[in-house]
Amino acid sequence: MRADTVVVLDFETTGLSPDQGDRAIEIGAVRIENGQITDRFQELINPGRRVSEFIESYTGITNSMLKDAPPCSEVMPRFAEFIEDYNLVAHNASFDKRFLDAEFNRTPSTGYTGQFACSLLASRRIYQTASSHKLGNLVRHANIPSEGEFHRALYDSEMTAKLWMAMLERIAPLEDTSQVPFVIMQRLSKVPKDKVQSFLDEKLGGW
DNA sequence: TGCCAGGCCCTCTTTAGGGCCTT
Repeated sequence: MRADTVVVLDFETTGLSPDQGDRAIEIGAVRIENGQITDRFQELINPGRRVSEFIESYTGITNSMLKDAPPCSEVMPRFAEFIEDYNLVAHNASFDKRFLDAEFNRTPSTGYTGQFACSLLASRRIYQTASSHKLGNLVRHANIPSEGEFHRALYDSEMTAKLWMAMLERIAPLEDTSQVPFVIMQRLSKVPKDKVQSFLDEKLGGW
């Protein structure tokens, strides 16, 4: 089996739906190679309009910070270079995928070929007793040290990456968590909760 | 005019509704 390098990413945005006109205002991402974070990406993006007071308060990203930030036409090509053709992970990946697709669609000659896996869906199988599956709560549940501020893109992507590695460690039958193929995590996210153990027994040979 | 996200997942389900998660 090969070591699975993945890019864990997180968007801060003006709202919940690119279909309703919402835009990305920050991208954060880290690369995981052989169970270690080996590279980082963080850029603000000027969304072309003011963000709401709610978003300023929620993310700490203010209109004055975004005023001189580069537009997506400058940031997305750099982000495409960062993610290359690696597979991608995000917490509630359907959200980040919609914004990634929308911002790439605005930028000609950019895109990605990797597949997405979702740490939220995986965590609902692996940490079935967690009181909630919000990122911050899962980080505490898994005893992952955290000292930064959630709701910033790079910090959330780093915490998601550490959660991802903790989940790999939880299910890996061997010490080398890179033995857990990306596709197994993708499939695990769709397995009925009461079938998780038998799925892992079959695919990985037990906990 | 009035609406306004989308997908997963559970249940008092499947001819549906509502909570969870992301900003």
